[in-house]
Amino acid sequence: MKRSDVSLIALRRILRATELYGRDLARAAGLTPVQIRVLQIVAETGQSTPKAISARMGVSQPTMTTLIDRLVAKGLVERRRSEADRRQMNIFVTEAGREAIARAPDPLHDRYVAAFEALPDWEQAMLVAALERVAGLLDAGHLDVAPVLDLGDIRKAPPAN
Amino acid sequence: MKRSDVSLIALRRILRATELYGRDLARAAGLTPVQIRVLQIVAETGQSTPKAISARMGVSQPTMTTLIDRLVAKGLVERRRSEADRRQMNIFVTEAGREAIARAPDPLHDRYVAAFEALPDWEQAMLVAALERVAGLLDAGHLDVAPVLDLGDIRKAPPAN
DNA sequence: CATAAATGCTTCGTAAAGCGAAAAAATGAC
DNA sequence: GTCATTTTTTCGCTTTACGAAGCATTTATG
Repeated sequence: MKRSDVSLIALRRILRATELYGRDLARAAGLTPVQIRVLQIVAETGQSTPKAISARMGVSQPTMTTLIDRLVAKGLVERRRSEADRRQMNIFVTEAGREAIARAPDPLHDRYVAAFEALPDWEQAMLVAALERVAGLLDAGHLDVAPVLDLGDIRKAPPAN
Repeated sequence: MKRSDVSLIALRRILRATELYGRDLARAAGLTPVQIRVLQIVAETGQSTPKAISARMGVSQPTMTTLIDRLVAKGLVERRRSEADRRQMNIFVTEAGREAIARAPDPLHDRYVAAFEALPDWEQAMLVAALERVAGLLDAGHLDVAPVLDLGDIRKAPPAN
């Protein structure tokens, strides 16, 4: 078997493990995986806009509206019209939202970090190098599909987010 | 920043790239990402059962029934009652199903494999070892996948930088 | 043999997630 | 002032997902 195939199988195991585990965790927290992700993205900077979040998650704006609707209904985020540009909505995490995030830890975080930090130093270094390499390979492939950040954009304006 | 955090960020880049790219590809092929996955699982061995597929995908049986319904409606798979145990349904890929798979390449496969195989030999070995290691860390809590780690290979890999 | 229990799948009802088309509201350019 | 653009929402639809209940079949138990 080719080594590229072996690496693909390992990659799929990673994808599968995170997906299944994420579903379990979300269920335990009373949220869906998607809701947790939206919440985390907003919480990173404390506020965001529907447009920015949808771009970040690779989802359409109408979809983001409904996702935010649900989080608002649960009292985890709130909408406030932007003062600067009144077309925009600013999304803020509420106190309840912060608590929800704290209760619903990152799907990857707990299990993985504990195991990772138990590894010997040289192995940690190897894993970091390898993961960044693979992420680079995959990101590069994705750029072909959506070459958003080309020179034109760089010339025009500093990237948001 | 801790190395576990750096590795988590890389992992998230990997997850994000595969998710976004998978959605694009599925759309281009006229199938949804989930439908492609079901089809691929069935095609691996040419046949399977709803129970087995649902277990493999981490999804309930009712969900699998509706997924198979859609694939049957599209003529990509067919149901046949098992002779050995008439409670079971066997799912077979049709010729049209095989063609659909051929037209809708694996979200990861094409670009990644090309990039991977262009890497020098030692780096391929390092990536395989690292990915299997990470997959092992993540699946550790999950029952089904055999966490067979070839420690020999890992120790042979040169420590990154 | 008979019947109770377990297994495998489907149906039903409900909810979440996703999209495109188009409406609404504000901005910016002319 | 008017028109094009941007940002978000509304509407209608499909897909994905689950639990509960139901049906047919097989296996276990008396």
